[in-house]
Formats: sequence, C-alpha cells, structure tokens
Amino acid sequence: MADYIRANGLYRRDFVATSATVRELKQHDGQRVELQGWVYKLRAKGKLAFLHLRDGSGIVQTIVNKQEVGEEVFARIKTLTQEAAIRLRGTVKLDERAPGGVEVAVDDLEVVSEVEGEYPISLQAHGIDFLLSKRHLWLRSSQQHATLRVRSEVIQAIHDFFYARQFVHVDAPVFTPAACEGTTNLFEVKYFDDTAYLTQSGQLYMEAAAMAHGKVYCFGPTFRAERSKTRRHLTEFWMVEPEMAFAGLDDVMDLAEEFLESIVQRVLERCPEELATLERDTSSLERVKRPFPRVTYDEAVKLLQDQGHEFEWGNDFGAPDETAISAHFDRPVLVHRWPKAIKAFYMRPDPDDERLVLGVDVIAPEGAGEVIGGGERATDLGFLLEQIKLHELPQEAFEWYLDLRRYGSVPHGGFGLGLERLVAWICGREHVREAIPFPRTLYRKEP
RNA sequence: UCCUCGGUAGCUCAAUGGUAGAGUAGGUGGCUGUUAACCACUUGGCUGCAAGUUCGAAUCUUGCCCGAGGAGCCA
Repeated sequence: MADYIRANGLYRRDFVATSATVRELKQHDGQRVELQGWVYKLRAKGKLAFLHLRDGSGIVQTIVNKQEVGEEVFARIKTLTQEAAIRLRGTVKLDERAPGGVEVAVDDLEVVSEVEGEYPISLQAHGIDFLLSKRHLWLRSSQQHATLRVRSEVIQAIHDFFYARQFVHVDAPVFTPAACEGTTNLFEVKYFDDTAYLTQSGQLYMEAAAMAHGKVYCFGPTFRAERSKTRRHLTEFWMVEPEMAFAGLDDVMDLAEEFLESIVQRVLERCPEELATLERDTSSLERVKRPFPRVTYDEAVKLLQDQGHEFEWGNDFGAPDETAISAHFDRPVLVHRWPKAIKAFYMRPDPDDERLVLGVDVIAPEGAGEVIGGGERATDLGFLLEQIKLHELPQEAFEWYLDLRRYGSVPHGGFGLGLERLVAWICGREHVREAIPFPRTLYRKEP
C-alpha cells in the first residue's frame, strides 16, 4: 500500500488516511489513519523504531520500519526526542505484542515542531517541588491527564445531576463585601476606592436564590487565606453549593447521599481507563451506594472514645479523628447534629437539644476526609441577630441576608462540596493539588 | 503562627571530616518486536546563600532563603 502510494506520488496528507484519535483507534483496524500528537517515548533500533504517540486522547505504540518510510524519514525520526510534535499516517493493526493491543504501522511522518534542548519531565521519578514548578508540562503526564479527565467528568456529572432534578444553576459573586461566615481569613482586594474580599462561599447568595427559584446551586471558585499547609488544602478551590427551599436536615442528607452515589457511579461507568491509569482500586468506589451510614456527632464521639482516642465532647474533629471515624464504615458516613459553638452562625438549632445545630458533614473513606458540609439554616430573625452579635459580625453587611427572614422565610437548607477533595478521593490521589489544573497553595502561585 | 523533615549533575539520589559519585535524561555508534528496551563510549558540579570551627567542610556550628509533611482552621 505505502509503496503504491509513494510510487504514484500520491502520499500527500489526506490520501486514504482518515483522521483519527488514539482513543477510538481499535475501531479503525486495518485502515490507514492520520494521527497527530507528541512523542511520548521513542525506542529506535537499527532499522526499526517504536514510537509511542500521545495525542491527548491516549497513547499508542507506532512502529516505523526503515524500509517502509525510507532512509530520509527514518533518519529524521532518530533525531526526535520526547514531546516533539508530529503528524503521521499508517495502518492500524491489532497486535498482542503492543501495549493496549493495538498499534500503527507508520508509512509517512512529518515533524510539526522539534523540542528545544531536552524535555524537563522524563519518565523517571521526580520530586513534588520540581513537578509543581513544571505544572504546565506535568499536565501531559498520564496520571495527571487521567486525573483531570475524571475532574471534567465529575463536573459534567454534577451539572447533569442537578439539571435532572430541576435545580437552577445560579452563579454567586466572587467579590463580596464581607466574610460570609466570619470565621476564616479572606483575600482582600482593592475595589476602586474601597475594599472587597474574594468569596469564601456562595451559600448566603444561594439562600437568596432559593427563595426565588426553589432549588438552586452554584459552582465556582472560592478562596481562603488560611495558612494551611496540608494535603487537603488549597487557597483557591472549587465548590458546589446546592440550596433548597422548604427543606429540612433530612432532605439535605438525602440529597447529599444521592448526589455522591450518582457522581461516583458515573465516573466508574465512564472513566474506567482513567481509573486504571491511576491504578485506583475501584472496589471501595463500587460500594458507594445508598444508604450511607448516618451517625450523630454524639455517636461519633463515642466511637472515638471507645477506640481509646482522647476526645472531648464539643471539639471539632481533626483529620486523624475523621480517618478513625470513617474506618468504621465501608462507604461515606454522614455525621449530623453538631455542637452549636463549632458551626457557622446561620445553622438552625436542634429543636430537641439546644446545645446542637442541624448540620451535617460527610466524611469520605480512605482518609479523604470531609468532602461535604451543610445542613438546615436558621429561619428565626431574632436568633440570627443574636448569632451575628455573638460572632462579632458587622450587622449592616448582613441586612440583605436578614431580609430573607423578613419576607416569607421558609425552612431551607443545602450543602457545599469541595470539588478537589472529591476528585482526589475518587482518583486515589494523596493530595488535592493534583485534582486541580493549576493549584494555588500557601507558598505557590506559579505557574 | 507552631512542630518535623529536606535542599549535592537537567532529574532521582549516594558520599558522616580526607581526590564529589551512580542511575537516568542528553550526545555518538550498534542492533528488525521493543515493553522503564539493551550494549559500548561520552558531555555534564560555585554541594541553596552567608559567616564560622578546622591543616582540610557536601559533611560540624550559627544565621538566613526556599520547599515538603503535619497541627490549628476548614471543603
């Protein structure tokens, strides 16, 4: 075939070559295809070269025979290095000797661009400092590639989940006049002659939107200027925050459960190759099916104490506590009814126990920690005014929020989910920084 | 902010007071089925910065810079 094409001067770009992507290559068995991408790995022997091509959809082994492509092209191939950009044409063959069971016998190849010097990220092990400084290139590595594909699938699944349930997508502002919850440190920015802050949560705005639309959610970046330095923290991260009017704590817990099940099962169904690339043991993900265990804060404290952990009622759980609690269960666990003092000012008090509020956290298994926090919101105007004083928040900044209680207040609630924590858990990544394209952490804002 | 660990070749690391080394990447040559290919040869260094101790410092001391893990706080 290639000889015929060359002999007749026909082997130009489009001749009998269907453009294809690596991911769908098995459907083109026996056909001549055109692929374009980057050199992932090259093993050139005397008269035979194995060139692994990465095209964004996957990686495939191509085989270049000196006799097939001629001296000139073969010599050119031997000068290529990792990440050179190329376009090639050849015949797809199913072959057991090739990784992935399919390969392309190349008959023509052109170089789109060569690599200047050497590519910094070799196939050997690298340290995290180096990789993060080369994040713009690290994105090309197969596990990072797979992680961001899963992130994309998760984001799509989130929108589909809410769309199917008649939630309205409402964007929250990024510039805010004051702290939403008054607890964490915010990033301050100049706002003309005034000061504004980058949002730490869209929740209060979602409460307003829920009174307009019934069921709403926002999905956007949030910012925390905390000096946290752990594998669970970023200064900029993405959060999904649904909010429902006429909903109580049980409705919020039901939604959280259905939501997590739906997202995880969707990734299992649509991203098996990515999870395999990530060497993720999927058995724990397969167990993410309703119903999830639900324990009260009191019961969780008892679990810890029975295990011999020193833990005082009234404290918040630290990361080791969360891991110890989740170790009792084989799927995410909902912890509800928390001490009032450690939760946000807007939480609704538990009518059965005034020390508690109707909040819920969802702790993911395998040490992934808290992925969801939420609950039922306080509706009583007098109570909220007290809380604002108690937390030393500026009441003027919350007048609009208090209006929601003045004009047709109804029971309502919702939760916030940290996207990177969810993606890191699903992907089995140790650190959330791999679950976002360009992580922003305490000591790193580049690239 | 606090605690712990680290910084040596492009990268990953070794060298515990006495000539700075290996693997890998890069370069050259060989090889028609490689799978982290292999074989031979080869380029590559202000040991994070500054001062000190010492005949002699990558190594010991002090200070600083940079990064990582964790705590607190949170998603």
